[in-house]
Amino acid sequence: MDVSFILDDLNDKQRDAVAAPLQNTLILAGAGSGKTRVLVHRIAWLMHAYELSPYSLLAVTFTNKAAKEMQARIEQLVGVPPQGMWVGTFHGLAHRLLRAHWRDAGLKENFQIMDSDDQLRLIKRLMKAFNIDDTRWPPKQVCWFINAQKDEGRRAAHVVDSHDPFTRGMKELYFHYEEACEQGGLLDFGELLLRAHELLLGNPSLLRHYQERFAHVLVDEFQDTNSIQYAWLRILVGNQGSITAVGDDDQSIYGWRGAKIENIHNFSKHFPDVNTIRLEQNYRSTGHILKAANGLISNNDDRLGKELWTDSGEGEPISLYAGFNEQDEARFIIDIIKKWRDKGSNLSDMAVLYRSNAQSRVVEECLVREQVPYRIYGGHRFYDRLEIKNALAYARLAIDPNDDGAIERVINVPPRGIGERSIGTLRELARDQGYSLWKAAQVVAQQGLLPARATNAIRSFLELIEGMSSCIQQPELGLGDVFEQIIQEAGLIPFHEKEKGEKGEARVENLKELVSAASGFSWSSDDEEFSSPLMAFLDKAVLDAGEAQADEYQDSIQLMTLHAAKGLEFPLVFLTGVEENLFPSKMSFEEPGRLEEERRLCYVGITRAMEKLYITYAESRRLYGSESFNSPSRFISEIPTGCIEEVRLRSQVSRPVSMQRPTVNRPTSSVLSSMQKPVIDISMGDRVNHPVFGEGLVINSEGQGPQTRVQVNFDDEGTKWLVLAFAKLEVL
DNA sequence: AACAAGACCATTTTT
DNA sequence: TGGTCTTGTT
Repeated sequence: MDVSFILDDLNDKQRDAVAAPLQNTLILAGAGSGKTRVLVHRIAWLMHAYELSPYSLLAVTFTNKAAKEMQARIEQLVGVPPQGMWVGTFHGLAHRLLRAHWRDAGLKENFQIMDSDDQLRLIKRLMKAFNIDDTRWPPKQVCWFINAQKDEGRRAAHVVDSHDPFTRGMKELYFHYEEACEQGGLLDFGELLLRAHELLLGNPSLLRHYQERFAHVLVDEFQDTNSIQYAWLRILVGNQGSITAVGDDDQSIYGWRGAKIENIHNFSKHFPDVNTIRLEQNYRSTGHILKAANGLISNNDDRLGKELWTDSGEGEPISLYAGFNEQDEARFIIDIIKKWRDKGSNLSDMAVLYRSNAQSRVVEECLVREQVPYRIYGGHRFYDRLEIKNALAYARLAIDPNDDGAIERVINVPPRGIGERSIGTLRELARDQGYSLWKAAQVVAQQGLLPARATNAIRSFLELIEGMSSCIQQPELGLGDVFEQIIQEAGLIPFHEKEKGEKGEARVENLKELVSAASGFSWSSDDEEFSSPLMAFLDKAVLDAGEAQADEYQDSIQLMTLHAAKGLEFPLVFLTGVEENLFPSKMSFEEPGRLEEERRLCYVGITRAMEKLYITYAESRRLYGSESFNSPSRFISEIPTGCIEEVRLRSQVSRPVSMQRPTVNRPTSSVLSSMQKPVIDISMGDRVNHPVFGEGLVINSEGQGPQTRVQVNFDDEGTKWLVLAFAKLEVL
């Protein structure tokens, strides 16, 4: 068979990777080196060269987006959809296993998946029921604790006993939580992975079946795997199978949520006969940008080692801009954006990246003022919206009214006269008798345990849900009709319509959107694991967030966090707020290893840029209400001098005369040179002590060498300019 | 049940 | 600073 189409148009290294023998393979794919392409071509290669059936392949990614893209590209390359191949996210595939083998996994047939919101609600509910002090054990932390344990593959029973009461409380809560999930047939995200792993571990024949089936497993973004995902891969690959892991240790930025960079570092130790291939040729960025990225990341230890290169020229150097404050920073960015736009670039080719979401606002405000359209990435996801979750909760109740979480959510939404007191009675009865809330409501309605008005309200709620139940059983109704009915009967539309402001309108729109999403939902018949289309749809709603937002096709600037930017590329990129305490975030200073992760994050940011990169920071920044003075990030000084140059405002950027900013405030010294070879040991934001004026904060500086003057805001004496050479300042 | 005032809190995010 | 959640008032 002619397989040349699979290997043509690849560079040597890519070809090595694609056509690597059928054995354990680690592909270290640098940013912009054609990673996805290699993965897709490798799949095609395995099928053609080794005559592996798609049935014996499994490809796993982290996001639905990546999974969909891979699926589409395989199809595009091979010409037909790869029948029988498993392509999906870790969670999606684990879910699939559990649906197929729910009995072996010790689950109820109609188990439900909870998203993080449901999970937190459940924990709160539990803590109320057990009367646990939520100031000592904040629910969010409990949630975080449980998830972290699951990421490590630990059940409550595995948590080491501790003498410290806090941890003991956590462990106890974890036990309660496990029990509640068991009872309610509820699985959180971590549970999907943990349970799927246990399923295989505990069923040798099942395990053998899947090990024999999957001759080869492929993993994308391997550097982001956590312990349980890694364990799942290892057990699935077993001794006869093999694995291709694609990843980049320099882009491991999810350690804070359990990802283990060790997984990629120790890959060759844990899997036998590993063939390691490095993809270092970059097709995305200019030479200067790559040089900066390489230089920066070389400050990290313990790397597998990689150096990106390009043969497409140096390009423009990176520009560094020191904003006077965050407003000035934003204005500068927008000036450049407008210039690019006026030269004919698309706004969608430009991205503003920041470390934390809070930073976006200033930029947004400025963009609004200047009437430049923008789009924020990673906002609220469709299925996370309140109105959508409510509608889905009704649907869940229609399937199984004993779903306490769903009842709690919608029993009084829209308000129907079942207030806090009535719900309290239901909870009490349910707890004492071991009933579900639904059962408790039935009992209350029958025996009239509450005042007439409340009892009637409960009765009509029961009828409402029963009506929905029979509605979903009508086979002639499509999924869209079902949701139409549910929303109708629950009265959600008029409820949101009377909400004031635009909000209500948007919610009504979203509900309509839900109906159309439901009617467009295709339930492919090879998903036999699911007992009904509605159940499949509900699972999809939890596992697949839905497109970030069905956006208007308007050409717009892209705003996003650095994390959200991973995997994307833009001709023009702004890396903003590159200041100590912000980026690297001050939260990262305590724990070892976190700073290196911040550096990798910076590396990710730099390598997003194709043609031109601007790095900006502000000398003073108003964040969370108070003003802070941060020095330029250490990462700036870690970029090799040759590939970065400072923007001198006056000569390059025109600025409205009206803008009140005394030029004197702008440091005339080059920030770069002073950073790389500090003339003075004082920087903005330092606390200093003066023999006469006392303590103060350095808020500005001017001049260079012996002429350096600094402006200090003294605690008692106000602000003063001082010549560094004469003032006897002591840095505190 | 609706609304107002006050407390609290705030890296990063997918599933 | 501002957004969310809780508490208190009518």
